[in-house]
Amino acid sequence: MVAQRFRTRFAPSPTGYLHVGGLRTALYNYLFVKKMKGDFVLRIEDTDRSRRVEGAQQNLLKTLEWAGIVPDESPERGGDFGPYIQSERLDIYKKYCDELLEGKYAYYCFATSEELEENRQLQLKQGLQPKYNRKWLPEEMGGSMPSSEIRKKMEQGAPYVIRMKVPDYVSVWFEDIIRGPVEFDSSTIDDQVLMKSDGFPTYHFASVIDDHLMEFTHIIRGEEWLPSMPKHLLLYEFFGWEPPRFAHLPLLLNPDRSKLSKRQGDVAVEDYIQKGYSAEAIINFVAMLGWNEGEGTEQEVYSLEQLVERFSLERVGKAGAIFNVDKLNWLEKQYIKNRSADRIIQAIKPLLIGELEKRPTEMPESVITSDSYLEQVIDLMRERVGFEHEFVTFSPYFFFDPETYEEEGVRKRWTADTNTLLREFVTILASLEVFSAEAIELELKAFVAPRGLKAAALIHPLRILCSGVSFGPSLYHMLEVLGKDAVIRRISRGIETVVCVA
RNA sequence: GGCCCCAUCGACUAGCGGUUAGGUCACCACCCUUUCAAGGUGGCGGGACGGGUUCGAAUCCCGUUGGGGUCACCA
Repeated sequence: MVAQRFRTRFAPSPTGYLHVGGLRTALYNYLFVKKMKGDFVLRIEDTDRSRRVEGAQQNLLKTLEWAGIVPDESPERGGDFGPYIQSERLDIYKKYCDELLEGKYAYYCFATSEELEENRQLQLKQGLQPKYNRKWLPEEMGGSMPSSEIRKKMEQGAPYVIRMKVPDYVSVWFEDIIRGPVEFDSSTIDDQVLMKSDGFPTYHFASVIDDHLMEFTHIIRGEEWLPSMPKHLLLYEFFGWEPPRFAHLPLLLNPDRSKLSKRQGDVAVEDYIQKGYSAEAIINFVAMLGWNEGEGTEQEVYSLEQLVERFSLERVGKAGAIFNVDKLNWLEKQYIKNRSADRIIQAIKPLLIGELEKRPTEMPESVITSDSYLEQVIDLMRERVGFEHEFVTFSPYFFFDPETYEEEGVRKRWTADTNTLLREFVTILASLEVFSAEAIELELKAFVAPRGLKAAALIHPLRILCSGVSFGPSLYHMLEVLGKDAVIRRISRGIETVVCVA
């Protein structure tokens, strides 16, 4: 037997943003199939015309690719199994639907939605399970509707849907890769609509047809699809097709353990991108929600490549996982810590330039936008920021003179002598030929010692005057990076502004 | 409610019959330290419950409870 080529798909409907749960589903599909050197396919499920959102498809693809999950076949890339948009495959569904009709596995149903609703209410009132009452099941299929009646409706051009006829009292069984054997009884299954009255297929029908025709070997999808498995399996049986293997992923949960949804925080990948999370961190994080390497491995940080190498469906857990932002934040920091300065510079320079356009600075722009200056800032701030954009926003004093001084810091660090001391010390700084961290530290200590003061007496005020705030990187290094001119300017100006209140 | 899935620290999880139940995040303390981080050390904290099976169960089986999903001409 020839080894078959593994193929998986991610099949979202273009109704807007990419859900983080969707991203994880896509990722697992991708990891699984890439490890097996197979094909990852993007298919668009746009069989609900009313929910279609303009631009959603492009957005989905863009976000997926941002995350590094690049499909081998997709609507824009094409492939041997196209079209990859369901609305362009209507004739295919029609053909297979006719086949089902022919084989008496499906039937026309002329019930109106009002009728169905009425029926549903009635069943509910009687304490029964709401289920289609099979009013339109033809006589020759074991129902009560005479074919003459059906023909009449047809001739009138009445709108109809096509339903599958679920056989009574059969048990449907399959082996889920993640969950093991799962069994259903057909009596609990409704006669699912296959073709809607607008001529479009339902998800259930279209996905089975496409999954077969596109030759997917593994269907990896969210657990919310588990209850519709019997319908799908029955369809494979009707057609005489061998079903692919299935893996139903545990759900991503809100903090209250309900299915992850809007209203309880951000669910769109785009939201996280906008907040500044990197693709590496998001992918890493989402991969670990439900999967781990096991066998005593304690690794937490994985690259996409490593995930591809190590992933396996067998090690996906069964229980839902809460999307915990704390851990995501920690991961983001890990990535920032290890990211090359070059890459960070590339990312933040445009942000900085944008800031500079909004606000004038007394710093020499050519200096503060230079790679060498930014690299120094990155060196000092890398372990202090949570997002890349914070290299610009978290410590604006690298780019702008402070306009205000943190009140609490001043209150805490100023004494009656502070301004006098600073006035003296600034002249020393001004005389410095080499404005280096080492030199500054040396001078400061030499200045402070004979006066019986601690270095802190000057360190804190200097920081506040030069940065506006009481926290930040090593003072000496910060001053060196800011440069002699800026430091002297800031101190001199600060002394005028900050008056000791003690 | 019917059907289906699930169940180890607050969160993510390791464990696949014998472990002082391990790690990460968060939290707390201490150390380092000019501050803030980062880092280091330690701490807090867990197998829902009840029955079996077994010499021995977090681990296997059954039940209970709890949580979730799903019951559309939406996916």
